[in-house]
This record gives sequence, structure tokens and C-alpha cells, in this order.
Amino acid sequence: MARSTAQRVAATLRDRIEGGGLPPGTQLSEEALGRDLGVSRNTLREAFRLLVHESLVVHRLNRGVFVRVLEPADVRDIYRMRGALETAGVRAAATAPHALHEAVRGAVTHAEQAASEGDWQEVGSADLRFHRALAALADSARVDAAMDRLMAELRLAFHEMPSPRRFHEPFVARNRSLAALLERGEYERAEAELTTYLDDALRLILDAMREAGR
Amino acid sequence: MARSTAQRVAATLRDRIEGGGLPPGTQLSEEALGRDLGVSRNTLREAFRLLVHESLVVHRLNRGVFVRVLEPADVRDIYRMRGALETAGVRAAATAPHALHEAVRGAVTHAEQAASEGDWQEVGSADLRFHRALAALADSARVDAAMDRLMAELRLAFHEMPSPRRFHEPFVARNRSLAALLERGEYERAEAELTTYLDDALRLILDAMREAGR
DNA sequence: GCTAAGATATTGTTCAACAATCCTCAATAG
DNA sequence: CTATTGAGGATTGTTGAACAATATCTTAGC
Repeated sequence: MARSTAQRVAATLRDRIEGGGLPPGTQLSEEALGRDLGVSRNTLREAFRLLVHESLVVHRLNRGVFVRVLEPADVRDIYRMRGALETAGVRAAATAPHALHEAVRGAVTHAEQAASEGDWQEVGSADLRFHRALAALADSARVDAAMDRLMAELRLAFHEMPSPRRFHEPFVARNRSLAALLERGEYERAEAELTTYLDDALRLILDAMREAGR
Repeated sequence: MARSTAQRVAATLRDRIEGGGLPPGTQLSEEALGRDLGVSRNTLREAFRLLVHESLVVHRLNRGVFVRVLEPADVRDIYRMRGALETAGVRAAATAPHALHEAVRGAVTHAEQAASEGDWQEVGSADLRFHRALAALADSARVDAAMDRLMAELRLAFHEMPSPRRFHEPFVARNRSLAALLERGEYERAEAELTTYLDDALRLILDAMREAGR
């Protein structure tokens, strides 16, 4: 796969951010980072633009770029958008291609398996995959892209979660039952369940953020 | 308002693209445009990144950037995404702040006035504002931003519409009746009407594109 | 007419310099 | 003591030129 230098730099920065090496709020100095990564300031700036597009960093004019800090208001907003996209997926479930339903099922069983092994980090990413698969039922590249950006932003919030287990465990079963509703064609109930599901998850995250001192 | 050079350059390019001065498919040469606009290649590239983010142009590695060409598949995809966002707005209408409902009403009457004056271009933008206002009922900055990007993309497709009047006229009345349903609190019916509305509009655009020879 | 090698043009990337802007912190006025 | 102002320093914004990498076009050979 042909990738430009800027794309490669953006990838390593993305890893550092999601890995916690660059915590939210950190300023990404052009000179220091450029020296560190061995690229010119101009190329680094191109990489910054890519990350801004993913909302992993924010750019303030004449101030530079900073790792995104998620406020409670942001998380609420993200969940509104999630609601829009995932609901769209559920409502399109009746006419969605078989492969997309397959992806939903796969994410559910993957999460269950990871849970039985106690790998809560893996449960977390399987959960994200499940929700991405839900939205993907809408069968739209733009919905998929928007959903991917939301998930990337959410990962920033997960960093502040104290116990991944306490957060993810209750949702494994709910994923299963939501998927079951879909397979049985009970779309109305699936939609209702999805709404309360997202409300509950949002509340958990906001509580965790409040405890973590903000 | 403080804007960087790149932002100003992006704005003029955006105007030229939406005004038809740079038709879809045109390559934006770095050297020629830079000379024309009096900015360096590096700054022009930053402007390009902004436009790529708005999907007004596409960037092909080692090939350059080109004004976006909308395929029928793109238009279909855009309408799926629109459906997701506007439906989300309608479903949140019950709890939306008063000011947001006001915006919906304002866009409807604005379109009606422009129609009575025969200014179909203006009817077109009022129509876009109406739909943006619908999505905005979701009361989410991210939904708003996504909707703005969609509208910008759609404007590219409108360029290929032969008769703005034939396309926009039938929808003025439908906008009014949809808004009326919302005010009466008949959200289910509003949602259903919105769905068929979008289907009809999509069909019209696809027909026009086919006629325009593609 | 087709393929392959070379020439040409364009983009990708780097570098160094200067301009514009923001932040810090001390000095000053009230 | 607080608030304001202003210089100084640090960082980003922008430029222009240069070279490397890649794609496209041209030409030679069959």
C-alpha cells in the first residue's frame, strides 16, 4: 500500500495518542516532534491535518495542535450522533445485505469469547466493532466513515475509565439480545432497546468522568 | 475574524467550485493556482487539505487534487446519510429547544417567499437550509457538522440539474406540510413523510444525472 | 499497431529564513 | 493588592527554492 510520509507520521502519532503515550491536552510541538520523528515541519503539519480530520487533535490558530480533550458535553454530543447512525442501521436492517448481518453476529460472539477469557480490553474493541456493524447495516460508506471517526473519539474517553470490566461486562449480554431482536425481525423493539442501551452507556461514561475529577 | 491564509485560499476555491468556475473533474495544479492566488505551494496544500476534509476535492497520491466528481452511487450514499441525520432530528423534535423549531419554520417561509418571486436559486438554498434545520433538531454539533458537509457535496450535484425550478418547485409545499406535521406533534407521520420525500428527491437527481449523460 | 525505454512534467518532501502571533513576566499605575 | 501594559522570547504561519519520487507523455524498436 502506497502511503505518503505524512500518512505514516499520522499513523505513529495516532498510535501514541490511543496508546496513552500522548495524553489529552498535550501540545504537539512542531519542532520537537519533527526532530523526534525525523520529518520536516511542513510534512508534520500535513500529518496534523489528517489527525485534525479524525478529531484526535485540535488545531488552534497560532497556538498549535493539542491532543483532543473530551468534555462531558462532547461525550453527550457523540452519543447523539451515535444514536442517529446506529438507529439508521437498525431501521435499514430489513433490507441490509447478508454479509452485514454476519458482521453483527461475528462481533457479538467475539465479545462473548473475549469476556469468557477475561480480556476486557478485547471486549471493549469487540463492543466498538459491534456498534460499527450496527451502523454499517445502513449500507452507506459515509455512515461508516462518520462512525469510524466517532469511535476514534470515544477511545479518547475510554482512557479515563477506571475499570474496563465494570464498564464493558454488562453490555456483552445486551449486545447478544439486541442482535437476537434483529435476527427475529423485531426492528421496533430493537430500536427501543438500542436507545435505552446508549442512554445507559452514556450515563456510565459521564459518571466515570465525574469521578475521575472533572 | 482571524483567518489564516490557507483558510482564505480555501474559501475562494470553495466559491469558485460552488460557483461553477471550477467544474467537477478539474485538476487543481499547485503551481498554476499558487501563482494565480499569490500564495506558496505549501500554503496552497494546506488549503487543499481543508477542502479534502469538506469532500469538495479528492486527493490522489502523486497525482494531485481534483474537484470532486459525484457518481450516482455517491448521491445515493449521500441520501442514506441524510436520511439518518434528518430522521434523527425529527425524532428528537419533541425535546428540541424552541429556537431550533423556529429555524425550521423560518426556512419554510423563506423558501415560499423566494418561490413567489420566482428566484429558484434562492429556493434551492432555502431548501437546503430547511433540511439542515431538520437535522439540527437533534441538537448536536457533530450532526450539524456532518450535515453541512453533506450539503456542500450535494451542491456539486445540483450543478448538473438542468432546471432548478422543476427540481425545487414541488418541494416547497412538501416542506410546509412536513413542518406542519412537526408543529402538530405528529412525529411518526413526519418521519414517514420525510422518508418518501427523500426517496423522491433522490430519484429526481439520479434521473437528471442520467439525462445529463453519464 | 503494440510494447518498452527514456524524457518531461507534476507532486512529495525538505530546508532555511522571516513574519505574525501568542504567552510570560516584570514593571507600572491605580 | 489588583489590574493593566509592554517588552522579550518562544512558537506557529508563510514563503521560496531545491531535490526526490512518481506519473504521464514521447519516441524508438519490433
